[in-house]
Amino acid sequence: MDNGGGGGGGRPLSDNHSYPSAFCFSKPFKMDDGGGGSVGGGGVSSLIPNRRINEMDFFAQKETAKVDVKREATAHDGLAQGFHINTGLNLHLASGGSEKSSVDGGTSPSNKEKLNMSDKMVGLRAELENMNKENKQLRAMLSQVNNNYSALQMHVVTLMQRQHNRRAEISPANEVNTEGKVGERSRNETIVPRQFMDLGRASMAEKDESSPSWSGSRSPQTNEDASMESRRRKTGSTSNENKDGGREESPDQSLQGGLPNKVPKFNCSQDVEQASEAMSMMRKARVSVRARSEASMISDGCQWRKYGQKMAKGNPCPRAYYRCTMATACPVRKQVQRSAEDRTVLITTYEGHHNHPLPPAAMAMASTTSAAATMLLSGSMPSPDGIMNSSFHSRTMFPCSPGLATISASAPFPTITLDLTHSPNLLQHQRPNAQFHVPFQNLPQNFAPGSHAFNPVLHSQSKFSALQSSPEIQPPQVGTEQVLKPSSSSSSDTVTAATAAITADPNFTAALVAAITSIIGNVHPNNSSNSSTNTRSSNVDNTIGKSNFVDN
DNA sequence: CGACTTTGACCGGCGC
DNA sequence: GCGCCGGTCAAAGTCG
Repeated sequence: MDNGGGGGGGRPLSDNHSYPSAFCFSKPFKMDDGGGGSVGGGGVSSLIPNRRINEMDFFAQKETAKVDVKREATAHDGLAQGFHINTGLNLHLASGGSEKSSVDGGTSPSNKEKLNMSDKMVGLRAELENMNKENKQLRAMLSQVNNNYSALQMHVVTLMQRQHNRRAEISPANEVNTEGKVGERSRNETIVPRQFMDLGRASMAEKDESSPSWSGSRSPQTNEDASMESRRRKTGSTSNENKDGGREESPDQSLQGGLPNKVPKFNCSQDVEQASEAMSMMRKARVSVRARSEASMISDGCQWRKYGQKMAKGNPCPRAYYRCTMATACPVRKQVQRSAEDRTVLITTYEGHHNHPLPPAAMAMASTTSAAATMLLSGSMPSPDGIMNSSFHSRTMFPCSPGLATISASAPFPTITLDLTHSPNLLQHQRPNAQFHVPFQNLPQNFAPGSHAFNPVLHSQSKFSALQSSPEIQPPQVGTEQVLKPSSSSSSDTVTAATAAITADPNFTAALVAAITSIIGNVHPNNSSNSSTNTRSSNVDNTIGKSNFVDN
């Protein structure tokens, strides 16, 4: 196949839009290892509240310092002495000298006033100095917290990997897996932590990606990939598809020409295979957005090209297939289909990660989908009791949104669904600062639960067994599902904590809310054609969509 | 004329 | 093995 050839072109842009690695893991680390650092070793997410506390402390110090200044200044005849006590810096010397000279030379009756003035100045300087100190301290603390965070992240990842390896050694055959994908799953587990560790790279690799997964021998899970590859091989497509396949080439090259540079940590072929599996899974992760819209497609800031349309079984509305055209090799695709039950609901399913810079409008959605996908896949982490392994026909609820946020499972691809149809207010609110109104009601600390404007229901066809479940959730679209119960073992607690951390991570929620906001703005009929990047396609799609909507 | 959509055909996976 | 189904391709058509 010619894929091996050139097109592969580097993907220099890669996932610039990917969320920072710090994006996950914040909370559990803080909770578990809070000790580190004066700020409590919290993750990034915990910085703000902690910092506030510290700021208050500092201000308290500052206040006392100010009082001292005044007291000193008024208590002593000589001004200079007051200076010494409070600032302890050279700054006061120059100004103090001038003041002193003026005072000394001044024989005016308003001597007292001048004294007071100088006292005030002294106080202000002292305050300024304290603020500077405070600033430095805060910076130091911030860097320390960051360091602690990174260290903890690494530590947890290492532990996870170790734990999994141990389990794999002890009872590889005991792993519960109704899908008969034991090996595959375990491989995934091994990899997932890396995604936690470096989402940016993970997602980039995914693009690049899906890399090794496209190579020769793979687990059954990569069947789709194989089929796609074979299809492309057959068609011998050269342009887009090939570049699209470009992401496939690099992997092949990587494998054939030695270990890929991007996976230096994997020393043996098995590791490479594991990586490929993880990447494959990552690529397959889908994020579905349900929103009410009369338009045929929500404007998410990206440019899409329709490459197919099919009548899906069980739904009178056709399903349209779109490919991102903002970059030639962008692997991102999406499916748009109206809900069979409620045709005002538009279901948009995203797959893959953009490999190019995105406009802000698109960034929100891309970040959200990528984050959701990452979070989704992160749920496939190892669990000692094996509950997580049975995954694919399970559905659980997001702990962050009781009664609304759910995770469901079924289907060949892990899919997370953001259901915006349950929050009618969404369509009416377009608040730029929405990220401060956290959609989830149950988020422990970092969120203000006051706003109920956003209640995205997260369905997930995934391995999120560690999350809490709830029977009150409406059944997902696909298949029949059962509610999973959270695993109770200590190790799974770790997993649960990690997963909860992700869902509770303000970065994720912020991205989510940003995307939702974006969606809202675009979903609204009046805004359906607002996207500058979606010029022609949206118009056409609107027409098509309306006709579809009417016809169907 | 280029970009994009439409649409029938094709392919592989999967269940029976 | 066969047929269904989801997903993709690519030639033809459409539009600005």
